[in-house]
Amino acid sequence: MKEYLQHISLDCVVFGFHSNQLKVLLLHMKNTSIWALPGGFVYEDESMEVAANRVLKERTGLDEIFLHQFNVFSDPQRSKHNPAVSDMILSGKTYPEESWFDKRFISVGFYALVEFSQVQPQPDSFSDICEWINLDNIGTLMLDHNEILQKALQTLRMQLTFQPIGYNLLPEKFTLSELRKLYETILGKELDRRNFQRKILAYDILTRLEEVRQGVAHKAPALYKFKLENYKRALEEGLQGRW
Amino acid sequence: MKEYLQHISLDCVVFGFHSNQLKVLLLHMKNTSIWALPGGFVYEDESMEVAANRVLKERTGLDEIFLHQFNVFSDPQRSKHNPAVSDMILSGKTYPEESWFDKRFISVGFYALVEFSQVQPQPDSFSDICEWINLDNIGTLMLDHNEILQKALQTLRMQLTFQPIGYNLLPEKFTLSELRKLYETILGKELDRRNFQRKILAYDILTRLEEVRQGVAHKAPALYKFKLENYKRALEEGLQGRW
DNA sequence: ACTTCTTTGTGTCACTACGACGCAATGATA
DNA sequence: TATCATTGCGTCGTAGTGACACAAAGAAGT
Repeated sequence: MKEYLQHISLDCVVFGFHSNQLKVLLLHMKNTSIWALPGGFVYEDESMEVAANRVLKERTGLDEIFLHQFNVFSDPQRSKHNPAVSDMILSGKTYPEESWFDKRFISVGFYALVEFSQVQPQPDSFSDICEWINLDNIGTLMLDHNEILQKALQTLRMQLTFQPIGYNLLPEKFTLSELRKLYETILGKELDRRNFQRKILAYDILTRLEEVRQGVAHKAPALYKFKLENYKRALEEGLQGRW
Repeated sequence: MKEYLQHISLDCVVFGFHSNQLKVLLLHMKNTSIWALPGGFVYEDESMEVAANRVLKERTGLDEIFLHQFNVFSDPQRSKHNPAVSDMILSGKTYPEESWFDKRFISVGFYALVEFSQVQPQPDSFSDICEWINLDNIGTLMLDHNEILQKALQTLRMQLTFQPIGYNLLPEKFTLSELRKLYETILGKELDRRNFQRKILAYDILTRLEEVRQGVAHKAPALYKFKLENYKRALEEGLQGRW
């Protein structure tokens, strides 16, 4: 049996976008009223990235997810009295050492951007529900998971200022309004519709399609998709050079 | 005796600036020709940040250093055949478990910005030399330390595009040319002297002093120091808002 | 003492980017 | 057929930027 590395865990903040709202994938822990971020442990032959991908595949069904580590959470007190640990012990699973879960955990935080409709949420062995929760509807989470979530959001906002976003969060075809709503949701403020269009189009990362969105109220908006080549180049180079 | 957490280490990329050159603090490992980044391990009651501060205090004599974690290095193969491990065993130190060093290490990378002249380099128990090495004069380092260094530099450059820099790298009083040279060195390209002055002064993070730098060739340049209040505000807010 | 020459300090100019806003065209809804 | 929210394409003034000019300072050279 493969063994986990002691002391080390990872937590994932999985962002999705639906109905013009930013959502995060959360787990409801068994026999509690507590919600938590999806997370897991690292096998002895895995890198953190591989472990995070494995965990996310288990929780979402998706592979090859946009995934970045953003911070290490290592407060010595952060994993004391861990409800997940109690639940895990209650669940009867056995582990290499009895005292395995008593140990302190240092957790690497990852954030992921996924296409909402592609995800099939799956709870893990400690949880009975896995589902999307609106960002503005999230209460107190397990352990320091609120702090982890805040830091992930802060990182996402910072990324937004010098890299494009949307390819991993929107369906293949989308309108400029949908893309703008995504930006507005992440930044938490409104953007001028006309200036946004001018600016985003100037980056030359979008292709305007012949089609328009059908079945919506009022004027049918044009559909766009990302110019993947330019999008990836912008990801690498950054959307600006400040000096 | 306090025990270290297994599997976990940290490595520090300590940047200094002197003679218009960016330098990194390196250790020369005993009985080898290998150079390495200063690093260390984490006590059971320490956070990563506290441990990194402790290590840097040991290596530089400095406390309260500008210090940020920037990445976790967790390739399963990264710590195999670790020269530092061999040296540590050779040094005769005893540890809780004999096999402690055979284990795999996941290392958290920190980068630090320090004032060159304040540092008193001190080797650790695995090394016989601790000294500043010019950034463009660094050969092959131990393990994946070249990769860690590159990532630190990349992070530093990115930080430069949306936060001020220099307070931790320059002496209290400095000229605009010295500050500009720092920027040029980090970015690896030349900046227009006049545009740089206009731009950096516009941020209102500098105070021009009455004094001028004495004993230099040609016209004596004015000395500046940072407006710490505004500097710190700029650090928090960022020098820009892109959307 | 005078000239030379490098560096500093300040300014100009054209171009671009950006925020704020106007307005006609579109197309579903009333 | 009229209404009206939304889209798509503009304008205008301001601020920021890159490229460059030029005089003042002051040490070095003659």
